[in-house]
Amino acid sequence: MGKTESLIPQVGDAAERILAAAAQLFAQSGFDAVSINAIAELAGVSKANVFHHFSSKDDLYLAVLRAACTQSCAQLDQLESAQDSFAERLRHYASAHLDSIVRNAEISRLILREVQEGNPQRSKELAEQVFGANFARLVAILRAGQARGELRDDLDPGMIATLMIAADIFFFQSRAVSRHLPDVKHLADDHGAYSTMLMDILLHGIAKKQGEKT
Amino acid sequence: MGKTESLIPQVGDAAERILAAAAQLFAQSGFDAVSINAIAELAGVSKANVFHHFSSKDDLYLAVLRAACTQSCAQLDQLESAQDSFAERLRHYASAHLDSIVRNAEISRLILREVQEGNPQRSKELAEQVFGANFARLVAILRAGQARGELRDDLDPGMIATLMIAADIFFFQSRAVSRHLPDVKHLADDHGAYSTMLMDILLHGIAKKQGEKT
DNA sequence: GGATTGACCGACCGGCCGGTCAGTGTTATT
DNA sequence: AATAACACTGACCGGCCGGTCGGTCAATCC
Repeated sequence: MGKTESLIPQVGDAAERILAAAAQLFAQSGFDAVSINAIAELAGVSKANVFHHFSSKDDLYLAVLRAACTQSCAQLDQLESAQDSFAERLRHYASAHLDSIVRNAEISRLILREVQEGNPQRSKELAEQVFGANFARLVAILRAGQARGELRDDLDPGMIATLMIAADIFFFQSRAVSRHLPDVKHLADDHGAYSTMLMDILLHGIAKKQGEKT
Repeated sequence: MGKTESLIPQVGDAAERILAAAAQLFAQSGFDAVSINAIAELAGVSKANVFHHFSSKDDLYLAVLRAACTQSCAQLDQLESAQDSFAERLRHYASAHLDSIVRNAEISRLILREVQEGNPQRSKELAEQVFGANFARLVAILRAGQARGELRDDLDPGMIATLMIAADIFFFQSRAVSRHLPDVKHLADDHGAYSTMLMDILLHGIAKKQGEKT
């Protein structure tokens, strides 16, 4: 019925089909819960053929992860509109970031799974090869805002960036739960509204300012 | 050497030891990666005995999850200091929440794993039985702040609460990665400083206010 | 003191796991 | 036409998986 089986089509190299099938299944269920048999079946090849193209299950998983990373990195490479006002630029970044996560849900889940696993070596690789560049760019935007005097300069840009990313990641990975919390269920699907409110709070704070009318 | 093997001691019922061993291993590696054999070994009982006390691996896992939930729920039940100023009360909540997550790292990882899995039925149970009450209380605190005029009343309290929780969860589950990002590595271990900066940003915003000196 | 009960164990089961291998069909090179 | 290289397969392997079974032992009840 309404299952999410985007059955890997019978086009492309067998290797590509295997990679796509593995990506889908690994993202859905994690490394241990997916068997080579299941991947081979979804890709429409024999199990032995999987081992012909990839030397082991680990190797296949790493290939999937590598592909996901390059795809994820290439994602946020065109968003630069320096002529906007500073606040607008931040808003734009936040919205694009959240949008990218949600649109590439499969890749996002794959990478988040790795982050949560907390394996020290993999964490380092992820930091350096996947998140490093994008995070540094966001921090640079914030530093520019401080230099131009539009942003409080007593705040740690890394902390602000962390908060923005945290809000997006959390939105993505807790939607299934949020949907059942009466106070937030209206936000769980509208990520445009979420991003707007997020930046409103970040920019102006939640405290009522002195001299403001009630 | 410095391994994290808190070898379940030979005290208590066998059932308790099995539960503790299972909790530790499931939190470390997830459901699929842990075998009944490993659990029995760590608990110091035979594999058959595990099935004597729990009808299946799933049943054991659910028991672990149930225990983690009640433990987690009992955690935040004593923090109420209504005589504090509103901002102080919020700060206190945020700090206690983050502290509770970090101190009960094993339980936190267990529950976060379930959240990320996104299983619809389990998500609903988690929302209703684990997060619901605590989240509603935070929202209530925020609503009280709005009623007392100390908080902007054009903001959605659910959104603010989400942001606070998101920041804490993200801190916890991305520490291994953050440690390798030069712009935030100084925050990865000091959750006191993190919580303080978080509430500063939330309360007052990041934008420089008009008329503020440079 | 015999019967019952429940905690507990060693040995075992079918099945699936990741991985191997000998062999087949196709295609390009010579 | 012979050969080499390669994509691909079905049958198979040892090992571990979740789970079962027959039985031991100590405590409890009548």
